[in-house]
Amino acid sequence: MRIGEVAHMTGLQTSAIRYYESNGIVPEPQRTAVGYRDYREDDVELLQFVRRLRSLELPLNDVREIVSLRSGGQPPCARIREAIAREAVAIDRRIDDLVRLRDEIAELQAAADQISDDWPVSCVCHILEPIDTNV
Amino acid sequence: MRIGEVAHMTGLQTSAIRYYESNGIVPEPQRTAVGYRDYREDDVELLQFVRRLRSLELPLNDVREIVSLRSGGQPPCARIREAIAREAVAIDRRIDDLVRLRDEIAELQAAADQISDDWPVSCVCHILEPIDTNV
DNA sequence: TCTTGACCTTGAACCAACTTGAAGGTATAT
DNA sequence: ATATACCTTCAAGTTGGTTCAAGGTCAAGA
Repeated sequence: MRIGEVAHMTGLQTSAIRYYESNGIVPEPQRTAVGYRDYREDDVELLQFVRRLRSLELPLNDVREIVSLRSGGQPPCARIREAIAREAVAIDRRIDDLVRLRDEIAELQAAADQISDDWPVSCVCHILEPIDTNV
Repeated sequence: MRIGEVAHMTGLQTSAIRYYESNGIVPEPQRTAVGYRDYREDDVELLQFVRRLRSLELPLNDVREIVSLRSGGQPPCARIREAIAREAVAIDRRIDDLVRLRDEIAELQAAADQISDDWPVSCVCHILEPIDTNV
């Protein structure tokens, strides 16, 4: 299977796949006679796994570690559980932040809708300055 | 007021403040006799404004434009309204994504809690592979 | 057979938005 | 006098890739 098809199957871009390879996240695949990368099922699964880990926003360093534990036959359950727990907390916090931001933006929109363009000079301030951000 | 205090007041890092200055986001402040940056109220307010715009995740290019409109006395209401509307949509989408991710992670945690460390070899897969991510 | 277009290769350069480091100057308290 | 906590500049590093240049390969159609 060539890299384009793998990209299609995994939802990764070809450049990202090559990047992962060059950074030791995934091993080098086999090559065809003319030098094209030639992926097998396993490789695709590993790349899907990587994509899943990245979708948890784990940094690539952590992904590399987890992947190498995995291919070493060592189940990184503890490590993954840990990462998952950390990630859950971080995501909760980010959701809170975003919801708060969303509310602020709704207020901004309401305020902006009431302000016509011939409002006194520094309407930027009037719209954006009352909001205190804690993101 | 020196840069450290401004950093403290705005929640920005000193390096970020200097970065904004060197990239023309904010004007150069005055200097003390020995060359320390010397900020006044106005400068601090502008930096807080920038921080607020950045907290909306507006790219610095947009921030620069808006700031320059503002200091030019032109109220960038339309532009800000536009940015705000775009931002609202983007944030809604991100919140959805994160909530979905959060649910997946909760499932992962539940699954992981049931799996002891002496589970068969590739428990990574058992924990993470059933999940299909669409982030 | 030739050529067109879609794929593949590499290495290097580029991106945002900063942070970090090196090498030094300044302020202040003990 | 010295420790330490600031400040300065400029350059380089970071993260997670993407984009570009300059090619090689392959299948289909005229």
